[in-house]
Amino acid sequence: MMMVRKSKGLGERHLKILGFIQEYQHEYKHPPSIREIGENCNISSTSVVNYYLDQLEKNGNIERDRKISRGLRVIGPNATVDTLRIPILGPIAAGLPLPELQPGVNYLTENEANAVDVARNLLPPKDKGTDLYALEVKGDSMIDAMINDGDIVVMKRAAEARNGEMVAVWLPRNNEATLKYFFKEKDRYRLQPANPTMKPIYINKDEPLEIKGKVIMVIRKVEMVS
Amino acid sequence: MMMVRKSKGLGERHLKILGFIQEYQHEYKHPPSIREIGENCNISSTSVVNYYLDQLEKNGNIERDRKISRGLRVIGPNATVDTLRIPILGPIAAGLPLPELQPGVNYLTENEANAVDVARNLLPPKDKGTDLYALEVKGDSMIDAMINDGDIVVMKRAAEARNGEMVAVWLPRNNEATLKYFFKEKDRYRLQPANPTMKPIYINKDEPLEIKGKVIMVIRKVEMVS
DNA sequence: CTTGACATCGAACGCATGTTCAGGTATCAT
DNA sequence: ATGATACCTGAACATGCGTTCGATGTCAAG
Repeated sequence: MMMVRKSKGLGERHLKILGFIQEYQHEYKHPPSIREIGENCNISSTSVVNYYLDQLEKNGNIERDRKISRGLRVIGPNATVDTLRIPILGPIAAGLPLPELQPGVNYLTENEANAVDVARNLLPPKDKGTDLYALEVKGDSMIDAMINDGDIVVMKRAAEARNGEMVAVWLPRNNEATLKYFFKEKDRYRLQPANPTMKPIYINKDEPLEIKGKVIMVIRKVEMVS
Repeated sequence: MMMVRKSKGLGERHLKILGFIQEYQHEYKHPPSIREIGENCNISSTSVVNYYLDQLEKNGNIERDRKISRGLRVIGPNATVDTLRIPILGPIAAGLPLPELQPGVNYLTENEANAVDVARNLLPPKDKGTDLYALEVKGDSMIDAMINDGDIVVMKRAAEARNGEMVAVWLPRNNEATLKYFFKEKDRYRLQPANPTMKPIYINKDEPLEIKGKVIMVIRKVEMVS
């Protein structure tokens, strides 16, 4: 009996194979072999698997590296994407000192709890992915930067900044940490809140001002009641 | 001559191998074979590669599936992570109708420009990853939800919500879209802005109220001046 | 009924690839 | 000197795994 071809020219066997490849990749972190696909999709012959794999390739659902063991990958919503695991160094709050990236320390050799995985294509294209770290916002003190309690801010270590960049700074004058847009003016620095209704802070150039890093991303996980 | 062991018991050759595996995975989307590692790290014998791979495994830098071709993966900051490609359906602004996920439409068959890749471990653990879509915020109208112009909000399609969840709603009364925390009270709905200094909106239960989805994440890319 | 496209099977072929082993060469402490 | 340890070599071996091919079965069109 002929198989029924569903949407996009894919039959149920195509879909089963496609699904299995994804599951397998999820579980073993590497693609399955032709024989493994066959066993799990009730296909007794490797040539039949190859047959379907060819079709899936023509159809644009997978890519294959011929002659290479397990050289296949699915294309689409669940495709493998380069990610960066960025360590969460600690909390950021108005009164607390800012955690910093210590050179020479190997963050995250094992643990994945204190980190965020971010797709590389979400970062600025020219960014190399180095000197990145993240902070977890505690309290409402960053609310003028449109950043809430619990938000994760992704930072890039930097001691200087250009006009218009959002920076994390330590203000010895007030003894507090803050996130502001940075502008260098004639004889002073202007620290502008993200919220346009709020007024900037001015720091004279002879006053101390410690730039700890640039904010490159903010991630907010909104709770879902379960 | 003895190799110099650097930090964590890793010599330069270990690091070279580790780096090569990452690069290779980056480029070909599957792990390299032992022989490929050897060729690219100037190691003439497969047994030596195996020798180093064993050490890297003992050291916790990689994992191996013995007997399986290309069955190795690095553990650490650049490890492969499950991601979800979420389509960006369109803009969200006060005056515009809310874009919605149309059932049966295959989003993202090819393009990756109109999507965000999000690590699965950033989503709520119980979420299956279905019915997700994203909207790009236009304008300052969501500022009371602590959401800025240009932010990406990740949504889950839903027609109902539980108390305390942030929802995207269309308010026929005002003819506008908005993002608010949702609370059902005796005879009315309370739509609470995220910003605690702002007042809620009350909607009587007999008034129309269209819940389009729940907000599960907000992503803000902060511009970097280059 | 014949033909041909499609789906399937089983087996054989051969290169790709992980594994193992018997030995080498340094460097260093005893 | 003498091991001990770490590093390296080359080759052989066994099997994992993609590829290919002839044969069979099914169904729709001619």
